[in-house]
Parts: sequence; C-alpha cells; structure tokens
Amino acid sequence: MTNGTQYWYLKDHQLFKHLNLDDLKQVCFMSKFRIAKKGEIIFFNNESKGLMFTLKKGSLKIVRVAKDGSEIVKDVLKKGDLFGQLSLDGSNETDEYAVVLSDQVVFCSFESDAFEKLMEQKPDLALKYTKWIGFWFKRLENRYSNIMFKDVKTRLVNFFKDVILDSEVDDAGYVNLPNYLTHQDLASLICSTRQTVTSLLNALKNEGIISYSRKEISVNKEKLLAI
Amino acid sequence: MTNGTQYWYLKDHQLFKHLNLDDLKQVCFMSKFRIAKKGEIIFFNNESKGLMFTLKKGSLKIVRVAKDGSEIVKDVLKKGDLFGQLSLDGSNETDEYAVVLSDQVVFCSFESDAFEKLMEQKPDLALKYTKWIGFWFKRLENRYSNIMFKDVKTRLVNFFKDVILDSEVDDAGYVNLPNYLTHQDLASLICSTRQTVTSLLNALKNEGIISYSRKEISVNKEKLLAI
DNA sequence: TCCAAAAGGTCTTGTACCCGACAAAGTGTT
DNA sequence: AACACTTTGTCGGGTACAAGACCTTTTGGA
Repeated sequence: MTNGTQYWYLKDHQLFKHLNLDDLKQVCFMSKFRIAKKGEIIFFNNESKGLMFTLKKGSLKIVRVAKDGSEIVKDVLKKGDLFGQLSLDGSNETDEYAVVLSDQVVFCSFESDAFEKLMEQKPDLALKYTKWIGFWFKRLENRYSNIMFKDVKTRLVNFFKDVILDSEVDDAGYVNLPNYLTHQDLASLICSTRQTVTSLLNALKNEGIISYSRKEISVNKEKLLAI
Repeated sequence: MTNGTQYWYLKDHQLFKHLNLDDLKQVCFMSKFRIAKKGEIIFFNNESKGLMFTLKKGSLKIVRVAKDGSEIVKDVLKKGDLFGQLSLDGSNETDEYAVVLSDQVVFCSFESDAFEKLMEQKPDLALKYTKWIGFWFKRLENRYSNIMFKDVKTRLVNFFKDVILDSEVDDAGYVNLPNYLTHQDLASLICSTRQTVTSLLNALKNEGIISYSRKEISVNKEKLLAI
C-alpha cells in the first residue's frame, strides 16, 4: 500500500481529520493496516504491547471473558469506531478481544505507547481523544441505565433503535441489516438469555415490526420508533 | 486564602501533582475555592458555562434526575475525587448535580473551557486527564458488570468492600464510617429498592458482619472480605 | 451428500426481587 | 412538648425472567 493511500485512510477517521500532512506522516509512520476475515480474533496486544485500532470497513464484536470462563459481548462496532487498549494506563489486560462479524474487515493498528507519545507532542490530538473518550463514557452510562431500568423487551427494542438510527429505509419502509449476531450474542449484549431473546424476536415478528432470516434482519423503522 | 495555600491545595490532587510552579499559577488563576454545608446542592454549570470540581474535604453524592422525575444516586465521592462537567463536549446538561453528605465540604472549581484551554498548552496534563478518564471508564464498567451479573446481596456487600478498601480497623476489627446514606440512597446506588436494602442490612447485622445506628455504620472488615 | 455441531424454537418450573401497604422509630422545627 | 416529616422495619402477593430440558432446523466441512 502506498503512503498516499494510508493518508487517505487515516484522514477518514475523525480523530485525525484535522491533522496536517506532516502530522499525518507521523501517524502513518507508526500505523499498520490489516485485513481479517469472518470469525478471526483480534487481540489487543502484541508482544505485551498495548494496541489500538480504528475500524475502516466491516463490523466486529468486542468480547470479554469473565473469570468463570463465560463470555459476554460488550459491544458491536462498525466503520469509524476506535477500539483496543484505550485506557493508556499501561495495564495489559488479555480478557478482552474482538471477533470479526462481517465477511471482511479492514482496520488500522498502532501501539498505544506510540499514540501516547504523539499526543504529548500534539495537544489538540490529546484534547480530541479526551473528548472522544468522554463521548464513549456517556454512551456507556446510557447503556448502563438502559439495562438497569428497562425490561428485556424495551432493551431489545432500544438496541435495534440504536442500530438503525441513521439508516435509510427501502420502499417498503424497512431497514435491511446483515444478520451477524446470534440470539446468544444479542442476549449477551442486552444482558438477557438466549431463550428470552428468541421468543421476544418472534413476538416482534408477529407484531410486524421485524422480519428476519438467518442471513438478514429487516426492521420496520416507523413501527419500531413508535414503540 | 493566600496563593501559597492554593498551590498546596492543588498540588494535593494527583492531576496537578507533577506540574511545576508556573503551571500551577495558571491553574490557580482560573480556580476558585468554595465551602458548602450538608444538604447543599452543587450544580455543574454557572451562567451556562460547564464547571469542574476537585473535592478537597468531605463527601458528596452525585445525583441524576431521570426524565420521569425519579432521582438516582450515581456515585458517592470522597476527598481527591474529580467531578462535574467532565466530558468537555460542550453539552450543558442540567440533569446532574451533587449533594453534600458530610457536615462540610471544601472543593475547588474551575470552568471546563479554561481547563480545556490549559490542556491545549499542556499536553502532559491532557494525557494525565485522559488516563484518569480511562480509569473511571473502567470503574464504570466494573460497576456495570457487577450490577448485571450479581444478585442484590452481593452488590451490597461489594459496595461495602469498595468503601472500606483502604480503611484501618479499630481494636475490635471494625471500620467505622459516618452513616451518610439512607437506605434509599444505598438502594439507588446498587440498583435495588429501599425495602430490599433494609432487610439485607438487617440480615448482615444478624450475621455479625455489620452493626449500625442512624449516625454510624461499623463494618467487620475480616468477616466482610471473607464473603 | 452426509454428519456433527451450531443455532433457533418452545415449554415448564423456580425464584429473586419489586412493589404496595402500613406501622414504628427517629429527627428537626416552632 | 407537640407537630409534621423523614427514615427504617416488616409482611405478602405478583411477576418478569432465568435456567434447564428437549427438539427441530440450518450450516459448513470433509
């Protein structure tokens, strides 16, 4: 990949959007591009160095392994999202990793340490990163209160609302999504059980709000948002 | 208050610990000290400007008002903690505020905007702040998983474990805490109900793990940690 | 194309905990 | 001292949902 292409890729991310060419060269110097296929696992460290990633294409899920060995899906990310060892606190936790959901993902990786060093030189980058972390902080808080105070059905509906938020509808008024997530994954995301999710999905199907196959899931945006 | 004392106060906080005297003067320039009494409310903005605070003495609770008017206790803070409009994203939310729990609190306030400007000039401060946010991020995540996957009793016990973490025990092996929180507050913190907390507290009392009056609550550290 | 493994579907049982109701104890204020 | 108000204590009914069991459908690899 030429350097020119790399610049383009990085500039695409809001975190680097306002850096000038010289700055971009610095980031490029330390960044690597990778491609991964469905089912592949991306770990957040390499030779005990923390790694950060920006997702350029595709979607993946963040999984955490609890002490008892059970796995929970923490998040589902799409193009433009940042993930990995984001805390910059030097702790190298290995109980979290990403699993590729779409057929292919393209992402860009760099070492947390290097990013940290760059921030030391670029205050506005540091500030931008801080704001970004703050944004995700709020997102987590919202999730948190959602799970605490709503029943499972509302949580599931809210999950869909969040996913289709800025998606266009087709002629029939449906948003068509590739069905990457198993019921188990969904359950894990909204903190419920596989069985409950299955029956709730069927309930929503009967109400004409969603329709789904193994490959795809279609959501009636209007009806969903009316709930 | 003399400038000398102000420096001392600020240096006390880990966020400013490693700044030199010139930097400290800048922070002092924009910071104000305030004192508040039990029951007083501290709002996170002033003339529609976001405010940040560091708590120098005493303890307070962070309360959020939900859309339906119900109040939940998000957190209980003590000396050294940072609170207020921390996201730096310009949003001026008014649904969150702090309530003083101890007889008196001393805190230091400054405008988020000013702090942001200072960070633009001091990359290492920005970095430190980012790490700090990251730390709280993890704290929130822990809370989150705690509430999702543990039953109410475990959550209550974990809350106490967290509170007494670095407290010394008296001769009888108890940690004595001022009893700032009502059962309602406790319930809100661990996402349960007043009644459930009351009966759980009495259960713990019968097990000899805690003993409490209206004023004070004593925790048998050894027994508690053994759960 | 065959077979094992994974994912989806449905029912039943158990229970943790919410929620309302009401009473008792404590607190602060005039 | 009397009051209103807040906080704590206790009980029982109702229920959302987890968890186990078992079966069917789909998938994907050899």
